[in-house]
Amino acid sequence: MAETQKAYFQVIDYIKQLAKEQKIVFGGKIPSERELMETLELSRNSVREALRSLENMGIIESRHGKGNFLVNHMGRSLSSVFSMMIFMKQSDYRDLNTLRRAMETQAYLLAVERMDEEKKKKIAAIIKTMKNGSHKEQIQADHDFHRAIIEYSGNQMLALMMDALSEVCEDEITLILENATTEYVDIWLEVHGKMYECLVDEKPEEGIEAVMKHYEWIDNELKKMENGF
Amino acid sequence: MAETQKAYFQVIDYIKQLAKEQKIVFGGKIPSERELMETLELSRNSVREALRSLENMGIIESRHGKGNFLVNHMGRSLSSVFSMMIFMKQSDYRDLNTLRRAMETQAYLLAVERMDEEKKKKIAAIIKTMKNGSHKEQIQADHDFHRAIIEYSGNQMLALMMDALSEVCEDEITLILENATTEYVDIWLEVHGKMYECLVDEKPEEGIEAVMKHYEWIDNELKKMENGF
DNA sequence: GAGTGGTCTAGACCACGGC
DNA sequence: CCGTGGTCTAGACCACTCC
Repeated sequence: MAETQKAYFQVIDYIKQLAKEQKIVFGGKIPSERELMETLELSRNSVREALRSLENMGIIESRHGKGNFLVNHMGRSLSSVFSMMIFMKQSDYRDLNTLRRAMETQAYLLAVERMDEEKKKKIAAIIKTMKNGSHKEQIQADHDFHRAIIEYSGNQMLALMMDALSEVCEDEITLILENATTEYVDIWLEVHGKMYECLVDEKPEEGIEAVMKHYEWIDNELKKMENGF
Repeated sequence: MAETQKAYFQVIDYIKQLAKEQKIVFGGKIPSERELMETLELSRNSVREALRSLENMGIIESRHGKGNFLVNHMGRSLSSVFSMMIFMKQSDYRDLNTLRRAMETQAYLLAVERMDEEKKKKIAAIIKTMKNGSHKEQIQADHDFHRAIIEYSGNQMLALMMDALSEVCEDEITLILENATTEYVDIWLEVHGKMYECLVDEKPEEGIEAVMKHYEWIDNELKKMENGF
């Protein structure tokens, strides 16, 4: 009794094994369903159920007519959990925003530690666009700015999480930015300017304050939207 | 062309619909595979692939001989992503610990805001056990203490994330605590004491410092372990 | 046209849980 | 014993991709 593992775990373990032993690299093709069926002595049914699981975990990707490929899309699988939670009314966008604040605060601290001249230049360019660009360019710059901080944190898991969270609330954020009045655009520019300054001057404490302010602003906007804007 | 959705999305949408309309509640049974097969005019194959996906997302649970049930196990699906990332060497326990620090810092801030007498009493009891209990009880108290903070944050998504992260690194943490020398136990007690005090006195800034110290300690221990303890 | 994923047919047997 | 999930058989056809 006890561990009567479901058959498809064999497939999952087999693929994980191949991946671990580097017999397949990311982007590489895994054996076809018919092959796996013979190799592992399973029906095509069971093989496909296993592949569906792996696809869901973001380990493989099925491409019609081509095959199944080893990929690294675990972020997508995180997004689907978050959007499902919102769908199931277990959480809302403000909860999600709180998580984003937590992530970005941490990322910011790490990014400050890892700053160098090249990174500073890149961020400076983004801030410039944010100040002088068209409204559309500003929104893009906002996205790039936050993405840069996450990237410079050097923590892949944090980046994965943040991307997943951002993906889920992307539409909400865009909506907020598109409808921001000029008064708020000024606040927004100021906050990002501050975040930038403290990043290059390596003054994390003050920078964190700006990050907090940034997310409080979003939180207020979300609150307004909840109340039927 | 374009959106030739895979057949099993019909099943997923159907179940999501039933859940949204509250025709099935959490813990309730969804139609059997044979029923779904007829209702949606699909083969049992496709139905099962869909159910496998839903199971992976933590939406349903299959119970042999009983049926498929609507559940809320999305945290598990998060855990599997994190452990998969570690398996695939995309991240390590220290990255994960950084995420935990980010989560707990945020949770701590929220918990301070939402403190009340009853909660204070509960935490006081945990701290007492931590100080006077056996080593095993202390480890349990540590777990309870952090869980309480997360719970009192009032953010379900944050709790879900934290639980998932903790599940993945539970063994590592337990190992660290079990092997802590008395010298370190003192530091550990002091940090938790400080976190507790600042929680009841509603002094978040100082409390956060203690949280940081707490995670830096874990980080150091993890570093030691990496270097082949 | 060959190979591959996506889906279906029309059954079947086993293992498990509840009555 | 019946209903249910877990698995299998031994095929089949379609749609897609690549050559």
